[in-house]
This record gives sequence, C-alpha cells and structure tokens, in this order.
Amino acid sequence: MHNKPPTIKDIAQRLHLSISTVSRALRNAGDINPETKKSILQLAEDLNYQPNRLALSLRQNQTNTIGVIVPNLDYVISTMVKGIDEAALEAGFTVIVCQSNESFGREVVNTRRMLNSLVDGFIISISSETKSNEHFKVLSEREIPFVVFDRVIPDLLASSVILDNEEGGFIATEHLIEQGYKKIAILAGPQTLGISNSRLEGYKKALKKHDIKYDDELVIYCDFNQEFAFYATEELLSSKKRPDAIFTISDRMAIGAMLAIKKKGLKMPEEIGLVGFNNEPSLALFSPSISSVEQPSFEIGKLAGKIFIEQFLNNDFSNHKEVILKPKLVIRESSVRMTRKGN
Amino acid sequence: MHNKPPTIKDIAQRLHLSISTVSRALRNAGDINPETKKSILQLAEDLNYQPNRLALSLRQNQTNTIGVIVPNLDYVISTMVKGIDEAALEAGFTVIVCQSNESFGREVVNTRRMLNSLVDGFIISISSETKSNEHFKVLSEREIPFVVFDRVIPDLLASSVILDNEEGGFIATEHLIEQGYKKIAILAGPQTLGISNSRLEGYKKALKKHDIKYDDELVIYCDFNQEFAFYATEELLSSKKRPDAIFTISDRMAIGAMLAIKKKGLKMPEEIGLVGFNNEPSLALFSPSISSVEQPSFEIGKLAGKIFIEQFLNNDFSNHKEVILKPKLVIRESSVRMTRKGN
DNA sequence: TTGTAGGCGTTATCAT
DNA sequence: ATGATAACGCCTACAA
Repeated sequence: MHNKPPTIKDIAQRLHLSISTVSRALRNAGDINPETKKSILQLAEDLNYQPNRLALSLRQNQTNTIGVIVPNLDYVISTMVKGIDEAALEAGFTVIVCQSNESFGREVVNTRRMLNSLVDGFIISISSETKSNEHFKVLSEREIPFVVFDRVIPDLLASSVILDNEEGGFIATEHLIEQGYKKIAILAGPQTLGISNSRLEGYKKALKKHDIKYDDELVIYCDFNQEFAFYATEELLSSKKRPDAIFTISDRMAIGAMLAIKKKGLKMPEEIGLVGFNNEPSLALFSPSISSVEQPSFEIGKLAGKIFIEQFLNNDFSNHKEVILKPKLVIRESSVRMTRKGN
Repeated sequence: MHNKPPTIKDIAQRLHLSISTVSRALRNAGDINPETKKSILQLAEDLNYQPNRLALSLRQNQTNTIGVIVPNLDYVISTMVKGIDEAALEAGFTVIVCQSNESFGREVVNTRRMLNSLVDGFIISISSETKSNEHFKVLSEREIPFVVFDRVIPDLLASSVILDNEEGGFIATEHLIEQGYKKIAILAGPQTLGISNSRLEGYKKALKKHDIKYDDELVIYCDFNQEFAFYATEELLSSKKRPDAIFTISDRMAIGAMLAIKKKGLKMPEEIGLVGFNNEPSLALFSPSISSVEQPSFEIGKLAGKIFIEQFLNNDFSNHKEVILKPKLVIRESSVRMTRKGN
C-alpha cells in the first residue's frame, strides 16, 4: 500500500494549528502571522507536500486540464500538440491527449470519458473519417468550452486556429508555374476534408492567374498516405496526360510520388517537378531534396492553447476568434530547374 | 457557465429518495426494491447521468488512470501506446500519455504532476537522455506501482516487457552473413542505451558464430536519427574499411544510410546490403525495399498494460514479471543478393 | 428495503 | 490572526 502523501491536515496536526490556517499559509491568502506561515511553509517543504489535485478540482469544479482530441500523431499534429503543451504549461494547465485515429467509436468513448469531470474543455482537430458532429454538439449543449484547430469542424461554432490552406496551395502551384512547368497535377487528399479542398482551391487560383486551363484529370483525390500516393503517381505517369510536375498536399504523399517517379526513371527536377506540404525535416535529406510548403505547426498549437486558456479564464466563449496563419514555401531541388531564363 | 451535470443528489431529490439508495441502485449493490431501482435507472438514463470521476477517485483513493511516460511518439512507441490503450480500455482504465522528449526537466515536472493524485501508477519507457533515476526512485519509495517497457531502467525493480534485442541484432547480422556479405558495419545508436548495446551484442554473437572477426572500426555509435545516420554512412563509405553491408538498429537510420548509399552511387543489394530495425510500413515502398527486424510493438504495449492492471488489481508488485518477446526478420530486396549459390 | 452520517482533501464563509 | 464548519459528489458502515 502507498505511503499516503501528506495533507494539510497532517501539517496542521504536527503544528497544532487548524487546517484553515495551513491552507491560507500555503496559498498566501488572508492575514497570517509571518512566523506561523514560515513554519508551515518549512514543514510543507520538508514533507514534500503537494496539494491533492483531485480534491482541488472537486472543490473548485475545475480541473485545469485541457482535453486534446486529434485524429493521429503524425509529424505535423504532434508538433501542434507540443505547441498546445507549451501554452498550457505556461498557464499551469495540464494537457491530456487522446488519439482516436482508427475508431470513430473510440473518439466518442474518449470524449465522453474526458467530459466526465476530467477536463475543463477541449481543443479539437477532427479526424478525416468523422462525419457526424453529434458527439461534439453535446459540448455546445452542455456549454463545455472548446477551440478547434488545423482541421476545423463545419457548422460548429467555436474559436479556431488554422493555416491558410488556400494560400499554401497557391504558392506551391505558382512556384511550379514560375519554374516553367506546364502540366501540373495535384494529389489532393480525401475529398471530405476541408484542408484538401482549400489547398485545391489555391491550386486552381494559381492556374487561373497564369492562364493555365484547369484539367480535372490532373486532380487525384486520395488518402493521406504514402502508399496510395505511390500508386496514384504511377498511374498518372503512365497516362496519356502525363504531368510534368506534381503538387502533393502532404509530404508523405510527396515521398510516395517520388518513389514512383524514381521507379519510372524520370529525372527530377528536369523532367518532372515536385512540391510537398508540411516540410517534414527528412525532406532535406532526400536526393533530390524535396520542396515543400511549411506551416507554423507549433505556433498553431500554441495559439490554440492560448486562446482556449484566455477565453476560459475570462469565461467568454461567445466571441469566436478566427486565426488564420500563413504558410511559407521552402524551395529545394525537386522543383528548381537548372535552366535559368536569360542565362 | 456550464449546465451542471446531474448528480445522484439530483436523482434522489426528484424521486424523493435518499442518495444512498440511488447510489446503491446505480451500482446494483445491496438489496433494493426492483421497482425503485427501475425508476432510478430510468431517470439516470434520461438525465444522461455519469458518475463524477473526480469524486469517485477522491473517495476511493484510486483514479483508474495509468500514466504512460515515453521519450517520444515515433512509429514503434506510438504502436506500443496503442497496445497499452487497448489493455486499459478492456479493463476500464484510462491512459494519460506524457511525452517528455526534449526536456528532462519536463519529464520530472510531468511525473510529479501526474503523481499528484492523477494516476494510480505508471508504465514507463525511459528517454535516451535520461541518466538519473531519481525521479523514478520516488515512485519506489512512495510505493507507487509501475511497469517498464521497451527501454528499461537499470537498477529499477519492476516488472518489465521488452524485446529480445540481442536476438534481433543476431538474426539481422546472421542473415547478412548468409547472404555472403563479409564486412558488415553496424550503426549502433547511443551507447548509453540498453537496447543499443543488446543489439550490438547480438551482432557480435552472429559474427563470432560464423568466425568473422569483430572490427570496432565498423561499429558507429550515433544518435537515433536519419540525418546522423546519413553522415555516418557517408563517412563509412569513404573510409578504407568500406563495408559491404550495413545493419542499422532503427529504420530511420536505415533510410539515412540508404540515402548516403544512393548518393554514393552504390548498387543495393549487389554492392552493399542493408537491414534496418522496427519494420516501419514505408520500408516496403522504397526501391529497393528495405529488410528490417520486426518487433511486436503492439503486443509489447498490450502486455505491459495487462501486467500493470493485473498486478494493480491484485495489489501485488513484489513479484516482478519479466517478459521478453521475440523479434522476426522481414527480408526484402535490400539484403538479398541475386546471385544464388549453385545456380 | 431504505435512510443517516461521516469522510476523502480542499477552499470559503463566518465566527472568534 | 486563527478556528470551526459546510460544501464539492460519492461511497459505506451503521441504524431504522
């Protein structure tokens, strides 16, 4: 059995004081004799006293804990979570992460469980499979505060922190156009997801700006994974409409595309250009190194955390903030042709 | 403000019963009139009553929550965590994951915070930077139960679930030897880590069995990352002792090695063989596909979870179980020479 | 079969 | 400046 951790009661008894005095001393609240205070603090220190968070939470009806719900923990999302973590730590909050990837059911179960007096609110990024909002609507009804980030939930009123995904699609595509690529394909992710569509919109916008006509045979919707991208690219490359550049809306997909390109024996960037999305660190190491759209993942998470905490402390979740951060293109070998104009 | 969730008190008042009766009905404990019980259950259902876990935990001095402490959440570890998750879910436990990667300080902070009445115990895999056991020794002193997995803590008495890392090193190396490779290098990870040393031991054992003399110039200790492996391999390949095969103790490192090999223009597997460790899914997609030692990550996690829960429920942490699971070699193109003997 | 009362560790209100 | 007491939501002797 555990050696029970010390409580204020223990301290009070040892010092022949009442628990309320001890409590006050520990939180330096109210008037208190400096002498007594000193002795209390000393003993607390010696006993390595830590307030019991359970009791605190029960008493204050507040856990100082944020439930974070994410679809998975890939590079981007785990970076965002680290941002949330930092914001939370600074404000004395704890973060509970719940990854519900495969199972929608588990998402529901976990949300409920956390809801059940374990967290003060949520910071949420929905999973790509999640179609129903029901389990989150409960939050609104019970007036549980939450903030959404990265992948936002349609119809759900809450503050949000997201990337300007359209801009991301735009700068990637325009860069390829400026490098002289004419037939630019896009691996566009699952059609159900907002971020997919926004990035695709940016792609279209760039084409339009540069008077390139949009061809939907160059648009491939596919799952967010390397394997799928590999096969999709193989198919693209053997089709009549073979593109001379590919923009993939994730780096995993870019790697899949690159493998297919290499297998086909095409030279990159000469014969085909490639730009990914997320700027995972390993991209710099590939040969050729891969260009990618970088998003401020950490900041997105940190901002989401800050907004949550701010609104929570002010108890004001009616003013929905909408923060949109800008992406940045990181240009590497995979998309820069050696031939410079006018050289 | 929240619509406060219903409590047994609410139910009791509505039904003109005492809270203890309601409590009993809800947990079907003790004798109780079927009629009353039915009405209670009905109302609880209607109100969507959920017991307040905080109050429960405070009362029972037990949170039904396991704190999981991991160095990071890479492919292997996050798979293990999923295993823990499953074991926990089956037994009605909740898992709190705390990733303390970069900062040793945060590991300490988080451990303390969780300890502080948020968890019943821990399941731990130490970080590679962690040298001191102090913050875990506290656990022993306070008799907080914990189980270690994957990367175990020296000197710390607890049940453990690990991979037979030596066996992993052995089968990878022996496979390369059987494929006719003569000068096999090993990228061996950080020297401080037990798993590194065990895999290296296996490597040595295989060499010895096949009468190949051990050459410590072929042993490179390095960080667990792709970049470092890339540079280490570049160096190996330009040295006089250029190896004809490389065994890396992680897949990230294998990918780094492969990039260096490709850059150097060496043919794989003809001129140089490669075997990784962990069997991440993407390995199958590379060209050539990469052989790797597979470990039953999910099972390791699930077993760790089961053992924790079993020992916790029996309140018996004095019998330390030590489970060692076997790895399996997955052979792909990177290590199989086309030239078959006697063909 | 049902109700009463005390307690888990803490804070807050009201006395003293 | 300090102490007694009620309350947060729940469980559990013990009493009725």
